[in-house]
Amino acid sequence: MNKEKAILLKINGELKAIGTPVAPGDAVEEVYPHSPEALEVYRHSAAHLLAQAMIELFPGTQYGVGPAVENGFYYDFLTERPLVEADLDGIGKKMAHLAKQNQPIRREVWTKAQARDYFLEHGQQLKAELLEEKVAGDEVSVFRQGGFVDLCRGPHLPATGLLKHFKLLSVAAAYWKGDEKSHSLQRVYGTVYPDAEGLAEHLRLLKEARERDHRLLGRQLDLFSLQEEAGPGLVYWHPRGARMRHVIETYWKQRHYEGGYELLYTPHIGREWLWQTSGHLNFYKDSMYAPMAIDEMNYYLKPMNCPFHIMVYKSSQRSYRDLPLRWAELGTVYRYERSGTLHGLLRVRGFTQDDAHIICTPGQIDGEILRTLDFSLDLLRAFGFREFKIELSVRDPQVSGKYAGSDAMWIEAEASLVKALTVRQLAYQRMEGEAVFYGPKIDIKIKDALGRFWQCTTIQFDFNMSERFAMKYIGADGAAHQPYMVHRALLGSLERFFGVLIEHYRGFFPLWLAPVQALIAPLNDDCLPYARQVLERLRAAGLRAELDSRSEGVNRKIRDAENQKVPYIIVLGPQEQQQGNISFRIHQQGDQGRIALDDFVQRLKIKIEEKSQNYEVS
RNA sequence: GCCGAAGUAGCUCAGCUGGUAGAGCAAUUGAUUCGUAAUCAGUAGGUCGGGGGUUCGAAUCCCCCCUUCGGCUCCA
Repeated sequence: MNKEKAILLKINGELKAIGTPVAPGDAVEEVYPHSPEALEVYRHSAAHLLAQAMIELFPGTQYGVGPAVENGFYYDFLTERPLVEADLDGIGKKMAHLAKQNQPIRREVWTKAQARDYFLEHGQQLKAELLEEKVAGDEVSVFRQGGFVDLCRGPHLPATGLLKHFKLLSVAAAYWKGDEKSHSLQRVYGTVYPDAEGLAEHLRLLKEARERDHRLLGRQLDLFSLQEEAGPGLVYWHPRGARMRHVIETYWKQRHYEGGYELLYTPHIGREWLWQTSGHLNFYKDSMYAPMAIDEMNYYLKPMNCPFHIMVYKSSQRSYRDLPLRWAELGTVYRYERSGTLHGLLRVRGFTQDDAHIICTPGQIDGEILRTLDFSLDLLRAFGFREFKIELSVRDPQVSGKYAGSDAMWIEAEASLVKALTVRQLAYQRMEGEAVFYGPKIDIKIKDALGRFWQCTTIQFDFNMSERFAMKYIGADGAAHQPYMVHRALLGSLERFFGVLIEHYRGFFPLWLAPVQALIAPLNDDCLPYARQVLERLRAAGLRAELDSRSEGVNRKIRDAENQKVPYIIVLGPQEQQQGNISFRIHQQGDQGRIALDDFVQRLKIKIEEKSQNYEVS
């Protein structure tokens, strides 16, 4: 027996408001507050409540659109003055006040003319505009609560009184209909849940996300910095971050050699000819930096590595017997990103792609895409990521001029990508208009410990470059043929991936990645010589160890090492020195007792080899 | 780039309506030599993001620029 009262109906599989007329023979189901479908309706109704509060508090405000989104809702307003965070409190209170009145939320059906008159009379030009654009027929549904009427498909909760557990979170600007040239609106974000627990849990996640922020942890753990005087969006890898990058790169190279790739190193700048030929100056110029003149020729800093890899290909004649060629490079590229889009390590102006280009025959393409897909998922799993979201980005058929190549090419390329996803039975979302200028792509997003998704892998199909550069191989028939090419980056960029790793692990990196794996804390200065011996032996064994030789108490050394999130702390005193062993402590777990140093090293090496996700030493 | 907010010591932050800067941590010096999350004391450290203006006087008021943050847009 469900004690909750139904808040919605599901009629023939469609969500409807309570009170919707039911025809005989309809399949009707009641929907309760805690069903997953209800949450979206809560969000949408909360958005309406927000708009209602706004026009009461700020008469003259126009309300634009207010949908439910992934973690809550927002509503866009055209206000007389910009909103500030401090306004949220008052708006929230007004919402609570309106909710308390428990106004019924009623669906009404109006004619389009009636709606147009209503919105224009009430000074709601934005709504009137939406009405003309979105509503095709002559009938339109609106929802009314108290004196507030909104153009809306619905459904909604039966009454505002159900909206008890919400919180307004932030205010920011957004363009009307996403158009930079249009009005700038004030967007208010909030979240809502049917119960207090859901809201509290969501707020806890937000707090945790703030604590995991890689920008904060990057400073605390001294991993990297960005320095405004030296240029925004440019990353400085500090020794500890650089150690981690070295581990990542070394592993990445090893996997690539094992996986049938060869590595390349190519220049950072190239002549105008190169970028003209590749099409970058036609399609990608906005993201490229101004040219530099060298001996009266224009050179551009590279925003992508592909033209260089193609030049290597073209340096000699290729046979079909050479293909496929898989060439990888940790290639550092520079792209102009608009200042407002920069964000820590996740969006920068100079970054290193773990790039590769696979050049193959048309007959090999399906196999190569499949192989790349498998390789990528396997590599990401090694870093501790288990869940993925896959997107297939294709061109927008409505837009021309943004894409290079013929229709036939685009259709064939998409079919190839779909085939690989289908063979592996991977669910994906088709994203129209998201393709790169030279071809469609598969993007893989990884899910982190907080359930957030981050774009890393991109596998991009490309016929265009090979045509533009007149790439050829000699086929079995003795004639020249044009090869196909796949661009791919698996981790994406080392900078972004590093940022994601920091947030995913909250700085508690698995042993194989940890910048400092063990910290030695001698009890007093008399133990220093022994501590130095232990340090040398750990380093000789290939472990990343450090010695805290300050004249501080052991408590202090442990505290500092704990704050630095060092997995193992080795405490050395007269007893260890005498017995020739060590005592160690596992991060956040405390003393584990004494152990022979060789034994400790052996066990750690096993954990490193396994890429273990915990610090337990068995 | 756009809208809003912000920028004070290495870090986190205080400094009311204008009267030329202050704390904690970090650093450093000295003392201390300690058994599993902060030993004590002293010292030093800032053209208050940059430039211009108003004023007898600007961290504080005004203008421009830079950067950061929240979004929009864009993206690895």
